[in-house]
Amino acid sequence: MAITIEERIGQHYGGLSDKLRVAADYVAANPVEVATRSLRAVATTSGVSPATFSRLARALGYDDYEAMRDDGRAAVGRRMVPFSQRAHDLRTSGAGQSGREVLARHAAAALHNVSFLERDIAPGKLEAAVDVLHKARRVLLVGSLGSSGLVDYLGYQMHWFAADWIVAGRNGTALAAALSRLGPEDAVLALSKTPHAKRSVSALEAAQKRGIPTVFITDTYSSPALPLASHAFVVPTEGPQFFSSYAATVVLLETIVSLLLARAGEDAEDRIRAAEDQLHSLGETWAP
Amino acid sequence: MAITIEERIGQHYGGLSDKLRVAADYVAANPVEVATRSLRAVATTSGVSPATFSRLARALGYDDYEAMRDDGRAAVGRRMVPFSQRAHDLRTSGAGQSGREVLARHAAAALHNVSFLERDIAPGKLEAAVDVLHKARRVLLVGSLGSSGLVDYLGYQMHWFAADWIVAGRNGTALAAALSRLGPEDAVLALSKTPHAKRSVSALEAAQKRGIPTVFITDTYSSPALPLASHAFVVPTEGPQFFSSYAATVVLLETIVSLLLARAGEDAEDRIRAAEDQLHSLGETWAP
DNA sequence: TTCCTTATGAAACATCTGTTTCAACGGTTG
DNA sequence: CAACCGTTGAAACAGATGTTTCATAAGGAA
Repeated sequence: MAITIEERIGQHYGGLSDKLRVAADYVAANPVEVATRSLRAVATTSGVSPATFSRLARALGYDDYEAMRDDGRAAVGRRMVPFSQRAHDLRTSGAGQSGREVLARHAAAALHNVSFLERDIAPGKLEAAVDVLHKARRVLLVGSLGSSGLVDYLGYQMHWFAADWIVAGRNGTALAAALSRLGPEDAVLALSKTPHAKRSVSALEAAQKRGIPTVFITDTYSSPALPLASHAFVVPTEGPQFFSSYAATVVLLETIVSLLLARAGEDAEDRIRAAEDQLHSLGETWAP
Repeated sequence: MAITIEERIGQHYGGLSDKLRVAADYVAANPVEVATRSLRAVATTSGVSPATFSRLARALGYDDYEAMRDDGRAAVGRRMVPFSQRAHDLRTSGAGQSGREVLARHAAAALHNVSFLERDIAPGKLEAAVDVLHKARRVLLVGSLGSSGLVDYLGYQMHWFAADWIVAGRNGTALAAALSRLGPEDAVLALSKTPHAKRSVSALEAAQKRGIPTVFITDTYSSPALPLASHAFVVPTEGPQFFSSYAATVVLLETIVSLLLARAGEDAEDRIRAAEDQLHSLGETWAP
């Protein structure tokens, strides 16, 4: 089974010395350079001594620097066939079942979906939705079934700099209670994909009745909740998979987080860093 | 104005001598060879003398053989990163803050990451990891902090056709207990991104000690847990956002689900449909 | 035929490449 | 404090690289 240089670097990164890491980082970032240029040329442009690169190859388990370069060559050769062509071949030539083929199909579908997402969202639409979320006193996140995990992810991202984002996860009992505590100065963000959980639909219904602004993200124009939402986004999710793909949805969610972060003010990022340091000092995370 | 080697060959082909044509044909057919290997190596494998290749470069209007190789390098580099240019432009061309601009940047970054993911996974690597997961009696899913939601999502997808996938979510106490119940016939799938939760790292450590096969997905080569895992994937996550992007990770996870679904047998999809019907008949979902 | 031109590879050449040695440095341990 | 260890780059080294020279061969013209 073939192993790429990047993987070798990953396997050995922990045991590398300072300079070897610098060299390894350069190799990981510039694989084509390594495959095509000479050791000394790479050494010069990266600012590390030639000897270090020679040592790096051995530290990564290669016999030689040349052996490492051979791996790079193989990767470059694989890359030479343009990705889009392979994706096209795979889509038209039927179903290869090797891991790389399936991966290529998924990747192609994701690229397709993300491109469409980017193209099909009208100007100003995102701002309007983000405005609602930004001004809201509290934001309730609703997602069931497959959407539950993503809503959780969104809630995690937001909790770093916005205190009042509440995740109403898969567990349904809390939802009604949480909704009853919200008013027009709050907001609801719901995520629902096929198959649509009734719970999410009724949450939107309830929100509308109580005058709570809603942002709704779904995958079909025929979703029953679409007319109920104040701000609705339809994200393409078609894919080769049996289930629908969430990649484009993640992009949209992360974009929303980005926009909210920008509105949160200049020092929001500082506050996040502080919170991260706090997390680290509690021994929860591992520092590189 | 760049001219490729192929074009130069076309322009000069008529004026070339016999051997020079043989050499030119070889160069046109194997541009990667020329870009990556030495003149003498190319000469040997093509059966033409080294001197001829040196002369060919000049006959095509290059100063040098090295100048010709530089053109080859440029071509390889260009083809290698189809999306990255656009992504790079968007990322570096300064910070438009309108919703569409931010979305475009995120989309570009996601496209970039997905392309790299597709490219940098070695053949056979996915299969090996999926094999482990498929054969496992039980699979424990580990993810903390930002990865918790995605792990949850994966667990949800899998529960439709694989009974024994257990999610060890953000809550840490259950993790140790769950791990202690696993053995070499089981598997652990862990997801960890910067900042890396210590809990995930130690889960992998524990799994390794107990001989449990592990699949590990992370975002940095420097992750401390990388050497501990039996099957490790490094997914690119760079993005315009303060936080790292999970879009490419979602693609990888969905691909894994796809491959597992394929191995689950032909009737797995039928069983899922039946389960969905069941869910619907319980009044949980809304049918379009 | 002889003379001249062109094409070609072997070999010689200076240069460059990757490796290894070695001395210097910084940190740790006794 | 000294002794020791791992890390690092400069320099030395053998071998490889790209170019050029040169001898040979093949053809064309006189």
